[in-house]
Amino acid sequence: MKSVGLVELAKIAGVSVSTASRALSNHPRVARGTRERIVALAQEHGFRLNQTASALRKQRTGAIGVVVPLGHEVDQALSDPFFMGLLGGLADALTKRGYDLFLSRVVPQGPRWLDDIIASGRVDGIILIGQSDQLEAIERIAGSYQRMVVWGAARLGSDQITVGTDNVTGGELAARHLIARGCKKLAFLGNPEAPEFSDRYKGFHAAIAEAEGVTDMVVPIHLTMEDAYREMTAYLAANPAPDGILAASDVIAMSAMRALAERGLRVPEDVAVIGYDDILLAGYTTPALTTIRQDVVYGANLLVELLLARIAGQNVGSVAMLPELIVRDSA
Amino acid sequence: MKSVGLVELAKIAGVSVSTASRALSNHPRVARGTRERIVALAQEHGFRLNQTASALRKQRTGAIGVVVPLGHEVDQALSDPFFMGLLGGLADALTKRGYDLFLSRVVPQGPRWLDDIIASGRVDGIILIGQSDQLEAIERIAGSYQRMVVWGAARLGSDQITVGTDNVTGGELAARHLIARGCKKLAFLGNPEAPEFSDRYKGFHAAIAEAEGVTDMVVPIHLTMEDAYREMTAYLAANPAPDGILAASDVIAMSAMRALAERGLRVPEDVAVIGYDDILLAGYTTPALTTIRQDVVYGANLLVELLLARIAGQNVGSVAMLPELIVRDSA
DNA sequence: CGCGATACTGTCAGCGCTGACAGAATATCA
DNA sequence: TGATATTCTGTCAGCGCTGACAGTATCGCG
Repeated sequence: MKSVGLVELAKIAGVSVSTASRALSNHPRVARGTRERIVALAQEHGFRLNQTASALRKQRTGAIGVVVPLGHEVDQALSDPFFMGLLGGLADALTKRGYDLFLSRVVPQGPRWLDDIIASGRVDGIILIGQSDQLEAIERIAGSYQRMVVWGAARLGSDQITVGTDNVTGGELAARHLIARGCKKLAFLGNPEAPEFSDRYKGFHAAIAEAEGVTDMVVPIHLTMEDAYREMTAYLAANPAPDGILAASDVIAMSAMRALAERGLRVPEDVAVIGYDDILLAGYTTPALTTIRQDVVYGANLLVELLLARIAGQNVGSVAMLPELIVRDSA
Repeated sequence: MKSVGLVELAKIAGVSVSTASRALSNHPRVARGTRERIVALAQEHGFRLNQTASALRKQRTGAIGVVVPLGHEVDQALSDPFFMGLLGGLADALTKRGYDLFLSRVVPQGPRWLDDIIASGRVDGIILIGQSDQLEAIERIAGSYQRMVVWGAARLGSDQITVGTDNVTGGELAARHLIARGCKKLAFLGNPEAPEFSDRYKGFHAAIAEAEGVTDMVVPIHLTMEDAYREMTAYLAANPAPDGILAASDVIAMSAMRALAERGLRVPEDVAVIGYDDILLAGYTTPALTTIRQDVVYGANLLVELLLARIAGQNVGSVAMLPELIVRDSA
């Protein structure tokens, strides 16, 4: 596996190292015949450029860091299907544009966790997935570091460039749908301290406030399957059940449906349930989950596009995609 | 964000660059006072080592490549919950040991896709997730490249170091359980060309062959939710339904259950269904999925441990973990 | 006081590659 | 034919860091 280096390749071809380098990087000032000969030799001898050396020299690594901060949901991590969908999209979008993907899950400790990643010189830019509880830390960096984009909630006056859905509208959509079904006693399941969830609840609550005789409440619930199931079960044991639910994520919705079923409550007859995300599995639950869709593939492409634009020095703005209500059987 | 370099740090501290370097890497031959002073200054000025330069010099990158070859299941990709679980475990295990994670999904084109990753000099070692249809390509590399481990099926006489469950036993477990329930007409859902699936079917079939009056067949089905659902629906429309199913993955099992439900077949009364993997969602389907468990977290740790041992030059062997039948409601 | 041992610190080459610059070879034209 | 433009190729410095080696200061001890 001793791969042939540029020096040896040049020696084989009988040219100087830099001619070889130029030939391989399609520099225009190299004779066509020479280039073709060198490229052929490179192929033949299994030559491969040492990316590390190239990166050092060019001050450009060709890799993008995808960073997942795990603030209040340490366990949620990568197992969350929504993250996974996004990650898959990012992997594709980056590969398509010739970038490598550096994956980092970080439990933020101290205020400098982001600086560390940036200054390591390993990546040309950063895509943050989710803001977790690190809004200020992120904001501080965003002020001075251009090469970063964030999936999450947009904030007025923020320096962060974010891509995400319009969470307020998403919450509204869900509320209107539940109200239209005749639900009177609604609940929002999720931790409203996370920026995105807080927006979802805001829209949810606002729409409900306008309706007659409809009440709503918040049940703080964690994001993992197990936690959500346990917490929902406990909640149902101690409180009367609502008749309509917006869960902050599809995973929560699925766990809630299980807890409801075990308590003998029928979905959607007794309790209508709406999820959020439209993960792949959403259509495969029983009953199939009605949910607010976020287009992760499109979002991933957008994140990459905006990041590369920023790296190229262009000015770009945040994007809020429109969420869409996908009506299935659960509400 | 102009991070302080080693040169400037040394200047600030009034020492030579290499003393600074030594101080920061805990080299023993540096006076304690000096070290502490330099470390404090580094902290204060937000110094961060340039990993690229360090990697070039040390010929060691501190990064491990996690490579997902997408041979016959181009779309399966990262959205598959099983992969995701494994990836999460790998991210944790690598981080814990101070390595970064380089994620690569590759559609193998030509025989050299693996060489490219290795020779780029970007990673110190490779963890391959799944063998896809690339057994020979992998084997060719494995012969000469030590720093690689593979999640997948073990093969006798192979140079690959693999971690995986004993798929033959897994298939057997499922078959015995279905036979014990009284199923007579069994089906294996999945593409038996993938090495792991082929082993699962082998065990499944072997156990059935020993039983009286029980038949089995293979229904080739793809790995994604949508494909599996579509193919299963088509199959049921054209053929009589089996009364017991082993799906090659939980995702296939879930899609199959949906297809069965839509045809009016009850699970497990009419058709007993067993999945494979025990993904997080398996307990949350309706009915809850009976499945063969693979412990991905343990597997991820094992992969990392073996890889690091190989990098350190030790000789290690492949590991087959014992699968476990998790009985829930679907069979 | 002188000598070697001990304990640090500095000097220097170079990891493999790139690109500005200069130099060589060839073509173009009066 | 010589002068100039054009096209290609080589030379060289250096990206930021590390570690072998050499050098200096301090100490112990006869």
